[in-house]
Amino acid sequence: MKAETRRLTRKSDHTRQRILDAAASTLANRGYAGTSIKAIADSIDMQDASLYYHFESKDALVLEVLRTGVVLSEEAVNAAVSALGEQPDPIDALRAAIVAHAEAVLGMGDYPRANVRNFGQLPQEIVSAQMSHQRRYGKVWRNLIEAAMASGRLRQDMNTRAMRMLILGALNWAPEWYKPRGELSPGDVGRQMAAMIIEGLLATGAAQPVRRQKQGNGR
Amino acid sequence: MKAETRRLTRKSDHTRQRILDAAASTLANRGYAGTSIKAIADSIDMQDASLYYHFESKDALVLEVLRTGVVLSEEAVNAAVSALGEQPDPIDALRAAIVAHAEAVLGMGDYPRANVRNFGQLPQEIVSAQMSHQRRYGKVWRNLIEAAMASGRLRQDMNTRAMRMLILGALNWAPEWYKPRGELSPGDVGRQMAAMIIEGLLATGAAQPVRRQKQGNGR
DNA sequence: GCTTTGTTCTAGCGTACACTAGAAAATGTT
DNA sequence: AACATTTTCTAGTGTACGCTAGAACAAAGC
Repeated sequence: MKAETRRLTRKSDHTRQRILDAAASTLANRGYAGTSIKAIADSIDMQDASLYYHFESKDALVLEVLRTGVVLSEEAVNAAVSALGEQPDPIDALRAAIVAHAEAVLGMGDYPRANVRNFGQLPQEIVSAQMSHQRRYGKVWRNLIEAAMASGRLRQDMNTRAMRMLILGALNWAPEWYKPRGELSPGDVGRQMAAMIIEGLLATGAAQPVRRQKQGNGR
Repeated sequence: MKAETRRLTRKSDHTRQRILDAAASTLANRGYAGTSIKAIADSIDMQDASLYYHFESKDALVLEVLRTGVVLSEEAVNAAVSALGEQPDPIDALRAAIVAHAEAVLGMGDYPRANVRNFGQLPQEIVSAQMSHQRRYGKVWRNLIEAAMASGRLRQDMNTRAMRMLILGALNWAPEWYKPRGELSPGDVGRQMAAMIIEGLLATGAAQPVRRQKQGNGR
C-alpha cells in the first residue's frame, strides 16, 4: 500500500517510531552524510529495503527527525515561559527560555541534538524544506530578547541579533562537551549558562550562587 | 615517487597547497562525510587520482586541514595575548583571546571553520589523531580562565569548565550566522561577544559602548 | 637527443550507497 | 479454512565512493 494512501493509523506506527528514533540517533552522532539507511535499519534489526515501506526516501525521514527536533525545543521553551504567568518579568522569561533550551538539547534525547549538530551541513533542499520551522523558533527568541531590550533591562549598546546568537551558540555547543554521567544535570547546565550569560563572568556583589537541583529523567 | 621519500621541497608544493585550500573549503561547507576526493579535485580542475600523488589518503588530507585550523587559531590567540605585554591584566587577556578566536574563526578562511564545523562528526580514528592539538589549544584557554579566576576578578560560583565552554560555544557557533558582507567585521563581532560574555547582557552603569573598527583583510 | 625525475592522466577494482521489484511471510477478517 | 491486507524479506539496479596500476606527459640535467 502506498504511504500516501495510508491515512488510518495502524500498528505499524510503532515501527515507524522506532525508525525515527534510530535515525535521530545516528543523525546526532554521525551527521547527515554519515547516516546511511542501512545503518539505521541494522540498529533496529531490519533490512534496509523494509524501511521504504514507512518512508519514501532518506530525505523524507531526515526531514521528519529535524522537524521533530525544532518542535520539541520550541514547545519546551514556550512551556517554560508560559509557566511564569501572564506578564512575566522579561529577564525571568529569558532565563527560563535559556534553561528550557539547554534541557531540550541536552536531556530530550537525540532529536534536538540531531538538529543542532547537523545545522550548516545539510544539502540545500533539506535546508529550505526545514527553513519555516527554524524561522518560527527563531522568532520565539527574537521576541523574548526584544521584549527584554525594550524594557530597558538589557544593555542598549549591543544589537539583539548578536545577543540571540551568543545565547543559542553557547547552548547549541553544549552537546559537544556535556557528559550525561557527570555531576551536572541538563537543568544545572542551563541555570549556570543563564547566570553567566545574563549577569556576565565578572565577579560582582550582586552575583548569587546557582542552586544545583536533582536531575529529571531525559525522554 | 613515494610521498615518504620526497623530502626536498619542489614546485609541487604549490599544488599541494591548492589541494589543501580546496579541501578546507569543502570540509567547512559540506562536512567530513560530504567531502569527496572527486569534489576536491574537480574544484581545482584536477583528476581525483592525481591527488594521491600529494596525499596518501583522504584521511591524511583531512587531518592536515584540521591540524592547520587549530594551529592558526592557537597562534592567533597566543599572539593577541602576548601583545599585551609581560603581566597583562587577566581580564584584558581573556578579552583579547576572545577577539582573536572570533577573528580566526570568522576571518581566517576555511581552515579554522573546517575545524569547528566538523567537530563531533569525525570518524573515531581522525578524532584521536587530532586529539593532541585540540588538547593543547584547550589548555591555552584553561590557563587564561584559571588565571582570571585566581585573580578573583571572575565570579567564583561557576566552574571554569562551564565558562570555557560558554565562551568557545558562542564563538564557534558564529560561523553559522555571520555574514562577511554585513556591517560587522570579524573583529567587531569578537569585541561585541567579549563585552557580552564578560560583562553580561544586563544594563548597568558600568557598561561602555563597543567601538566599531575598520575591517582588516581576512587570512 | 637522451635519460632521469617529477606530475598528471586514463582505466578500472571493490565496496557502499539510495532505492526498486516482486516474492514471501505475517496479520487480520469473515 | 479461505481470503485479503499489511509488513518484511531476498535480490538486484545504477551510481558514487576511496583508492590502485601503470601509461602518458612534462621538465631538467647531461
